[in-house]
Amino acid sequence: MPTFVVEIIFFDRRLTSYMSALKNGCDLSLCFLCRNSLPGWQALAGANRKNLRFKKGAVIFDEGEDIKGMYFVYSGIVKVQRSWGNQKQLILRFAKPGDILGYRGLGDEKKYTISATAIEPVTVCYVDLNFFESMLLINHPLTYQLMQYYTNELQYAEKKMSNLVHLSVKARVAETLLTLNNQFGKSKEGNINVHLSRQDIAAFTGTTYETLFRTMQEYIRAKLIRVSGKKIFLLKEKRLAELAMMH
Amino acid sequence: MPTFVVEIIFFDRRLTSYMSALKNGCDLSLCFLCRNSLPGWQALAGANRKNLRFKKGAVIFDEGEDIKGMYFVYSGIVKVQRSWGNQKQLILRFAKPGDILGYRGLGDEKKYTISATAIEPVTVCYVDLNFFESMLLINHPLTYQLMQYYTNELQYAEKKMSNLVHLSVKARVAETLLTLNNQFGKSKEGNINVHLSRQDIAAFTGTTYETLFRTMQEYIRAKLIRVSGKKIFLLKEKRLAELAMMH
DNA sequence: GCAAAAGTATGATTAAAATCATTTTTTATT
DNA sequence: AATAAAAAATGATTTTAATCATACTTTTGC
Repeated sequence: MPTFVVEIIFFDRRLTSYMSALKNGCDLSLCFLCRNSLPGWQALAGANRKNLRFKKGAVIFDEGEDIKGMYFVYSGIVKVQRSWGNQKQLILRFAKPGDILGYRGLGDEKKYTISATAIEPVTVCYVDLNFFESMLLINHPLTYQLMQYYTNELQYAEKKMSNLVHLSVKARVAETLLTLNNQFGKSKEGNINVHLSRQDIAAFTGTTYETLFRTMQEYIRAKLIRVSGKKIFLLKEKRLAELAMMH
Repeated sequence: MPTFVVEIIFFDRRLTSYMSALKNGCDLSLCFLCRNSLPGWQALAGANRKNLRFKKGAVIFDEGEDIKGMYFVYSGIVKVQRSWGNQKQLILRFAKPGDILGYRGLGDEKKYTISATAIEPVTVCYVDLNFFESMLLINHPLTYQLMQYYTNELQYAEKKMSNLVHLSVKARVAETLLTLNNQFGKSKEGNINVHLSRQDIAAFTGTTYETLFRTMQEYIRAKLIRVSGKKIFLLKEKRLAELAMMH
């Protein structure tokens, strides 16, 4: 019953126990590329993809590097960020199984303007850029889906941008916590199902470590959240949602 | 020699003298939709598009409204913004001839999350969303181009986001001036070829009117720019570029 | 042509968040 | 297990930019 398995993966894409069983990587039904390839092209995609593994902390690609291919996440979590100087980072988004890394712009410069780093062990489908371009020209549903995918990313980016300008750090931290909860869900224990450093949470919020820390302390004191190491429990989501809408 | 005309338009899409001659609107070679339609589909696109005119200040669509169609700018300039409260705005980008307004997200909610306002008289090609969806499914080069277009927008948005977090207002104002110069070019007189209120420049920079004003005064005093009404002259672009890179 | 509304200009004050400095704890690495 | 390196935790200080207040000027609608 392979169809059944696929359904489960779609329902909870972070089914890591299942993932680890996939010793040979993507089964052609999970990553964006394979998922959106017509049966005829799927074999072609399968033949031209490479399965790559990255351990926690490994840089998948870095700002300034030449763009050579596309990465399709099928297990683990990746942070996508832009740096400034060499200390300050802004995490633009997190990529989970099913997400895409490393689109190229139209500019002449085929260099990454962002970097991608595994924040837990990650496996990806990788395809060469030339192959991918060819795929896009012949595999129309793929192009259509990709267009839709970017549309969504764009809306997400616009919202985030507006938040950065209009909301206080306090509101943004509340927003961050709810977003993480939304994106990663809760573990059995009830904490947000991802382990991030405070540094990374700060970088995702667009603030400094110190300010993030203080704001979180404030929320802990107010019993809106509970924290134990890297486990974060949201105790009053409703109240956090209110705070996320105030200046 | 219609091909020749098309070439000229591609070279300088704001050839407004040519535009005003187009009494009946888009000639099927300018707006994104028509430009990227194969000859066979172009007639179809032509038959299903409406030409709409908006005067200066007119709202093309507003946040919260139902998404009903797509807009393709072929003359004039549009500001695309997100509001907060009902006073604060962030201008995400400006749309010029050839640009697209109003993509929809995948969510169930088919509502605009941004608004578009003409900042000078604007004409657009408008097509119904259903028609556009059909177009995307049959007209593959259009889908491909659209995907590329969004890719670029995304890169632009990511850069802007990073700037908002990492750069001071002073740097961002310098950046804004260079961006405007880049996007709109210089008039014969030498000023940036667009008339924006200080309010809008502030909203594009992601700051308040007062702070923008003071920063511009500082640049005027330092003889980096010269201002006469809404005409802005960049006197030392190199220095501005340096400032745009400093914290 | 006049009134109302936008937009421009500028000083004074406040508040928010970054920066700096230092200690403690946890996590990797050899 | 030892040691180095990150990450976490906080207090104190400084800086930046938002907010508030008010006057003046230019557009624009009736």
